[in-house]
Amino acid sequence: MDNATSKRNTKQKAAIERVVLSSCDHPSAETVCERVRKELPSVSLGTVYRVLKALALEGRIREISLPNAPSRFDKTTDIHAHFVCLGCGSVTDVNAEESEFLSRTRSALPDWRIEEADIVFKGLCPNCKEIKL
Amino acid sequence: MDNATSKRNTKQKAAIERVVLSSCDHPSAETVCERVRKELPSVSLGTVYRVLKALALEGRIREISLPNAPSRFDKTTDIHAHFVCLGCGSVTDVNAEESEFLSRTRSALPDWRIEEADIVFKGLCPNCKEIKL
DNA sequence: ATGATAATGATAACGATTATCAATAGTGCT
DNA sequence: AGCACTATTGATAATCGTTATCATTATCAT
Repeated sequence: MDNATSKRNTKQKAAIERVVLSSCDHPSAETVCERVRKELPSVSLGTVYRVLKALALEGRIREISLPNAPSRFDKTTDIHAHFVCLGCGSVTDVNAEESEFLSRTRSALPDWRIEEADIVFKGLCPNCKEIKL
Repeated sequence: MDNATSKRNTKQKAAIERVVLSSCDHPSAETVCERVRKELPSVSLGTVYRVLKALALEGRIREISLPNAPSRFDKTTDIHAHFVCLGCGSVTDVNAEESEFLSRTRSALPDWRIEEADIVFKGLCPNCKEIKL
């Protein structure tokens, strides 16, 4: 329940972690802040950034870095691929057999130590694809 | 030789494209600017950004978006994986059978239209791995 | 050469994120 | 419970990469 980097338990930390763990839509720091404010109206955006960064460092949540867009935060912590819809901006988990891809790549590149992977697909989600057709 | 978006040929555009096409180290906009200044000491960083963006849009070069780091620019325009070394910061092309991975993913997700993919590995390159051991 | 206007250079503005710092509030001790 | 210590907060300024603005310059069809 406790951890090394965080020395004191505050309602802010608890609420921020709770929001990410109960969100399925990969919210940005700003969105997390809005949701936390439903419960704690005075949280500052700075605190949200600070706590999210700490949680990611502790491995309790995952930061999804997106090109030319604010980072999103994910309750799923293992490496997995994401799809960003260029139509609606949604971020979704996709099953791309990324773990197999990762292990293949690792064995193909034995001299490189791969510690992280960001796999981001961009295009149109089923909804937006239908609209554009 | 000519293109649609660009209406006039300037020495700045020519020099900027030449620098990217002759660079093998995936330079950032700032680095491109420094190199162009060897030849055209008065180019502004704004122009470099503007031209790089246009060249990427025209498909003559590729922008590599990296998490929490300035974009790099690449003479290779097709989708391919990159490796960012957490030790020395270098960005390298790696062969990860990414085209096979892409086509597998496309057929696994027929309802999603995948138009782009950013595949970025992070870890230690052979050099830095050796130092850290 | 000349004129229309695209492109430039200088600089301000921007959005996302991080740093600063005085005020607040957990936590261990009595 | 009260108190002291100090980690954490909220407010705000600062930073970084990038984009926008705009007066000046330079390209190119005529």
